[in-house]
Amino acid sequence: MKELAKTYDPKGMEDRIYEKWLEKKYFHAEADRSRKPFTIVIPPPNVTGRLHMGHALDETLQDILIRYKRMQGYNALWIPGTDHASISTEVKVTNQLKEEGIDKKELGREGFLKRAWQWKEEYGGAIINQLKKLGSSCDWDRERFTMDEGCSEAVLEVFIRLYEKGYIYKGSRIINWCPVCKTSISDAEVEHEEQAGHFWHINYPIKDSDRFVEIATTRPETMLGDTALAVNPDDERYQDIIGKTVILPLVGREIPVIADAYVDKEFGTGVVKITPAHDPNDFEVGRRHNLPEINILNDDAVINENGGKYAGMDRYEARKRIVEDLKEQGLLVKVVDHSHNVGTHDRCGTTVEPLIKQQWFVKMEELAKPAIEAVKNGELTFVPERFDKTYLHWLENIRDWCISRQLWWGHRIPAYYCDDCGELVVAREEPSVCPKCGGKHFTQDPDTLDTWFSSALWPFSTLGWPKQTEDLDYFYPTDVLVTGYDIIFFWVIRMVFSGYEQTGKSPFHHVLIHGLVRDSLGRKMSKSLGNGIDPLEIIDKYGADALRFTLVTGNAPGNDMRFYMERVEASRNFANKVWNASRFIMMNMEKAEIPETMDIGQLTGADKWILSKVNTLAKDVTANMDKFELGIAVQKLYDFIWEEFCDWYIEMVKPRLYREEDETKAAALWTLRTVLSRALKLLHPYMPFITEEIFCNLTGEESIMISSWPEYKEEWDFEADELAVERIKEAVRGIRNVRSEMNVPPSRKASVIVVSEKEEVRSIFEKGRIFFATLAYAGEVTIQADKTGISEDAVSALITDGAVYMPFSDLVDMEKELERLKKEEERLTKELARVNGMLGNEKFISRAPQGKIDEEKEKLKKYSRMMEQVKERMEALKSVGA
RNA sequence: GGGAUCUUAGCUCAGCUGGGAGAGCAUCUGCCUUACAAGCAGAGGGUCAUAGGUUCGAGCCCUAUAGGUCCCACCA
Repeated sequence: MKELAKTYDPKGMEDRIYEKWLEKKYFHAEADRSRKPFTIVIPPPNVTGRLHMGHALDETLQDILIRYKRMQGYNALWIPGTDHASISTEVKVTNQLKEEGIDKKELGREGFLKRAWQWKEEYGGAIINQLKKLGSSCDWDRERFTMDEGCSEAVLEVFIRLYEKGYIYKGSRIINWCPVCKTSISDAEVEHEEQAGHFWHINYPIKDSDRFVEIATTRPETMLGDTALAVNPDDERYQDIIGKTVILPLVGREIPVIADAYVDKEFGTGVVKITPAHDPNDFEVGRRHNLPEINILNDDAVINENGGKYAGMDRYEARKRIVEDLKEQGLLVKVVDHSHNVGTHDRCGTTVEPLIKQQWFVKMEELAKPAIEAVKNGELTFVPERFDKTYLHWLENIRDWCISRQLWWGHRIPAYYCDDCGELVVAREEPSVCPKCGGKHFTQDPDTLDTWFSSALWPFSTLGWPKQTEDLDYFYPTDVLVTGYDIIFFWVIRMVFSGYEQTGKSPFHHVLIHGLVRDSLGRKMSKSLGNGIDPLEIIDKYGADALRFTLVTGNAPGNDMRFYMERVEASRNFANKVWNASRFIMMNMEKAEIPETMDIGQLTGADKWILSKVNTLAKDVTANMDKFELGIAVQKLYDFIWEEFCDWYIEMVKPRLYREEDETKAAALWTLRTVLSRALKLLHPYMPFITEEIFCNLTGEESIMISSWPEYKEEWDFEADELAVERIKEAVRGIRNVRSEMNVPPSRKASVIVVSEKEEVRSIFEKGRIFFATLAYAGEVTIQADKTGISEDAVSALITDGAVYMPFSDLVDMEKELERLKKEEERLTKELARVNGMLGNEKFISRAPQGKIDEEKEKLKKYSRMMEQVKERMEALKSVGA
């Protein structure tokens, strides 16, 4: 056994321990039929990313679960890796090129990809090293990347399979277009935000008439693409104009007035301009009525040649000019303030433009069905349960998934077009002959796939799929997926339906959802606000253990949390407490021999009490962890270690350690070591480093990581001893309270007289008399059955079945003591009223469970006795003249 | 428009299947007691948002109301 350093200092220690774990290959897992697997795949952080608090929370939760299961004997595998993050990376590399004065387009696709890979090799994956700082016990030998060979093969395979099944199709449909990133994005990537805008009311002249139709729009520039006006077929106001033709102002195009139920009579003017090429609703209306689709925008949201004189203007510039021109022509009726939802790109914040483009889509209806069923029949559960609803609602209203992106960095779509006849061929590799015309030359589709297409396959692609590997067979499906509620739509749902479609199984059994880590004011941590807290800085200053502890304490699954320094400090203080208690124990162990095994009969009541407590703790913590109640489990550990173990047990045991000759010293040391070692194990998943450092020094064992999880032992259940110690604690608290209230300094030892009529109670105090000296600065301790010899003006503390008396009369203000007793009387009066109320209620007696009734009857007896005591003391004091 | 969630001590939050309100921080009072002042001991502080209901019994279950947060949704 080695000695612990004098002060707890995580710096240096954590890195040293992590190195050891890596060397020993504790994180590595191999398929092994003789053991049960427990698998987690990491939500792969973006290769471009840097560790933030959200990751720190996510990884901490996973590491806790993995370490817990590993100690329980499971073959625990945690697969790490990173995501290629198509847009983020493409933007990063493009910017890097720009700084060098290189234009992406000039460089060309191949050149760009070469640079991108270079960038990835050089800077990408920095986040992986940062994860290690947290203590993450990932199997680094299995680190994966969504664009590595295996994952790419999985992507290719899934694409082909879905295409062959008819689930992937190419079509010209309206999609969300980001004019800055110049790519399509999926519905999930559009963030709606409320913006203050205007309603422009515009008059459209009816052809061959002097009448006008008034419409209202929030995006006047889109009128350049109008191909109809629409009214509700039941709208009486507009029956006469249905079928008429109006002249599109500024453009002069003749467009029809149509009737469509989509139009809401109540909203706006009841007439809607229809722009099929630039609005999803209008697109639908347009297709229903065979309207022309006129695209007026270039890819950068500049008006194109279809915009006549406005061509070449940016969309907002065009809006301004159009409004001015309308005003000039007297067609602008009015402008009304109006706030409305605007779709923005979640990556860059740009307002998206709905555009009609040729894109690739995944047909969702059939794929969604098993994913819906999985949650409904309980094959897949969310923790907390309420996220079922979020999940189901999204899936039940799902629309086809636009998977093509106009980017270079990503998995290229395996579609080839014949250079001669344009025939489309989807194949694993470039075809040699065109099946239609026999042409020999092909051009591959330039688009890549949505990043989430590959992450959707992550739980099985990382295990070797599409090959039927031993790993896949053994570790899949994974057990639990840990992630934030913000990516349920992006990722969780897509993994689930992909899992069912490709492997016939849900990719995991449970989804543990956590919330966001916010700043101390409750704001989201963000780059623009500059309020982010760097986990690495926290680790550097307080240690990873303190950070991890902070992130799981006082938080329930799915709830956001606030992060502030006081909480980290409290966690660090706890680590310090554990450190010092251990140091104390080990210092004392040096001085004496401790037997390896201990006969229970040699233990004192206090030993059995703490043993019983740590035993129950193991049971409770295990139960909480199995239910993913990590916050509750860690709170119990904190309370046990700090209060029960340090503040009570260690204090109780000190006299036995300090005495040269004490026949129970060995028992005390054995108990200290046993309880500490069990508590460390239970704490290990939460604070891996400090527990490892102490455990190895304490036990001489190789590592706590590979030690076994404490199990509840029937034979360590000492109910009687627990009760006895609770009695002693009650008396000690009573004495301390009196001393403190009466301002009796610790230096003043006072004799203590414990009075109880009950023989078994006296026996408890007989055995525990030593505790009064150390825990309550008592002098001589007397235990007796009645009040013989106790002076009338002694101060008292009430305990169950008795009282403790201290002759402090010389120090104590009797008025004050009387006040104290009055307060006590008040409290007891209230308690008695409550208990009597319950027991006097016939319905309570007839309907409440017997156990509860007996419990209340016991309380009635206890409080009545206490009340008698209080009254007696008050009388006594009065008689002395207080 | 639909849905979720929150409202508990001065602050930040726990509170498992309904059975006498908890923690951390902050505040106040004593303590340098030989593991720890990043500590020890003690204390104060809550009509558990409001109003009903179910129940012998509600912070917890149900309904409504108020306020906050978030998600979804094609109201131009």
